[in-house]
Amino acid sequence: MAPPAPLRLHNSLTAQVEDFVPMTPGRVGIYSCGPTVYSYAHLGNLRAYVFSDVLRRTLEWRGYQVDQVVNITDVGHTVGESDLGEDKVEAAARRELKSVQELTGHYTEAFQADLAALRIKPPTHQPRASEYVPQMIEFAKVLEQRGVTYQLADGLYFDTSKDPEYGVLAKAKAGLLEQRELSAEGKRHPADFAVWRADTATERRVMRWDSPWGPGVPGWHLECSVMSLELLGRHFDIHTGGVDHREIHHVNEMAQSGAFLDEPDTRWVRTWLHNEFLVAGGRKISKSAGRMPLLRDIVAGGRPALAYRYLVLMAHYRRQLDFTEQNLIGQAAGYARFIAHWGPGGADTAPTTYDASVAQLGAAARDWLARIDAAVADDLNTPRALAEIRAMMRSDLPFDEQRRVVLAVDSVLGLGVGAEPAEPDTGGAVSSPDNPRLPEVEQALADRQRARADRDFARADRLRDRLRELGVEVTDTPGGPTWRFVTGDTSG
RNA sequence: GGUGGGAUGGCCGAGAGGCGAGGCAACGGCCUGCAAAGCCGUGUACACGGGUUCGAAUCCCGUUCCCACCUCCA
Repeated sequence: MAPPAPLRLHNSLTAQVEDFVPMTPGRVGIYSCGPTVYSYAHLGNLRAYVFSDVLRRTLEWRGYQVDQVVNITDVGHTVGESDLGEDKVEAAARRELKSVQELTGHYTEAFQADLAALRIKPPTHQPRASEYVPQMIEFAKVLEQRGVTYQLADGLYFDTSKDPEYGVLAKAKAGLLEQRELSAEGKRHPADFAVWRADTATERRVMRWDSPWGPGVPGWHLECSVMSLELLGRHFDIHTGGVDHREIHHVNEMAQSGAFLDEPDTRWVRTWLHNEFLVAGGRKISKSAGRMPLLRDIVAGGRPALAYRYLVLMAHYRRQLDFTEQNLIGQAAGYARFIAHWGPGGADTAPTTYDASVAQLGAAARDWLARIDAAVADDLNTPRALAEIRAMMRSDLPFDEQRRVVLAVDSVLGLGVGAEPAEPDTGGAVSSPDNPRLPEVEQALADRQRARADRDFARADRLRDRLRELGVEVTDTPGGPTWRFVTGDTSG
């Protein structure tokens, strides 16, 4: 039986699409940079996790056992430049008049709810940075022993000049790194970064830990190096994150972990994948610019959260994707039709690997499965996979065979084909059984049916108009009319 | 200023030398009392100017414009 297509992934380290070969046969370790939980994740943030989820599902589809870490950053992330500035979490807590724990707990739960609504599989590990501070301190001690750090009044710094390979990931030249701002007093090299940030005379944090370099907090880059070490081992297969992490955060992680491991001939992580940004009107989504659409906005607009997943999958992960109202409307319509086309049922029993799927399909269906799989295997080309599915839908493959193919492939895409909706379909536009107008609506519906039976269509249409004024949309089907409240104005 | 990535039909987006990806919208038809849904059909799009080639959206040269990163950021 033909195996799945070889998986090829674009490695930022080499800037090339490469065959993926795991370190240990049959197992894959992934570390995906997670959110700093000081506010809600916006749609741009969420794109990164849809992407890493598709990666993980693609690997599982190929029979790998996947260990995936998505960290929760609840400490150490500064507001301004990388070394100085207020802690993001603490600043937000003060603003919202909450304790740090309340704040991070709230946004962590909100994040996890977003993941669930998008059918993103729960990562196998979701470590909180604040729970790994002792290990981070031990890690920093090792760096100090290796002689790659130096201490300043406000903390311990990594000396980037000690790493001959510093910046390979960013393909950055020495001159480029020089241009970074010297933000902390006494830094030897502009690119040097904080491993430990100590409290100073003017700054004293709420969250603080004792350390050999004074009480304070770990540097932001440290957590990913340490938590991946703790949970995935000294080396792992794939590191993912948004493109914005490619030049600084990941470069620094790599420098730290490389120094810690002290294995000059072995790279810490061989494969680095970066997703491009979701943009709004051609510009990056960012809080400061006042463009921060949330998943809950989509749901409140009466669209399923998964319409967003579909929208994301309709573009390749390495391309900027334009998020506009018009785009959302279009993709949501496409998604709704797609899901409706296949109807409910079967999601729970569908095979979740390529091999298991092939085993239960006929020859023609296998060909389609292979074509769809080949698209995904080609650097996770989900838009092409979706196009292949559409091609299959126009083919003469019998519907139930098609359906089996789609149900299987949805193990990778995660669009919820044949599944019960995970969340209410609508926000404002929800039908409410206790609507005070219900008797009136039911009367009008009954009257309209009587008029239709009498072939008094003028009257029937007037009643349909009347129902629309009541916020009810009526649709006639072979099995009789159906109706639903369509406006948010259902309370009177 | 440095580095990287882009510009594809009304909108979103694959493709990367040779059969008009796909979705949404629009239009026509079938169906329907009428609608809706569904089904069938309809588009000669590749920023601009040169060049290479039998053949270019795809390769080369030049031009314009856009975005990201270089500062926290998915």
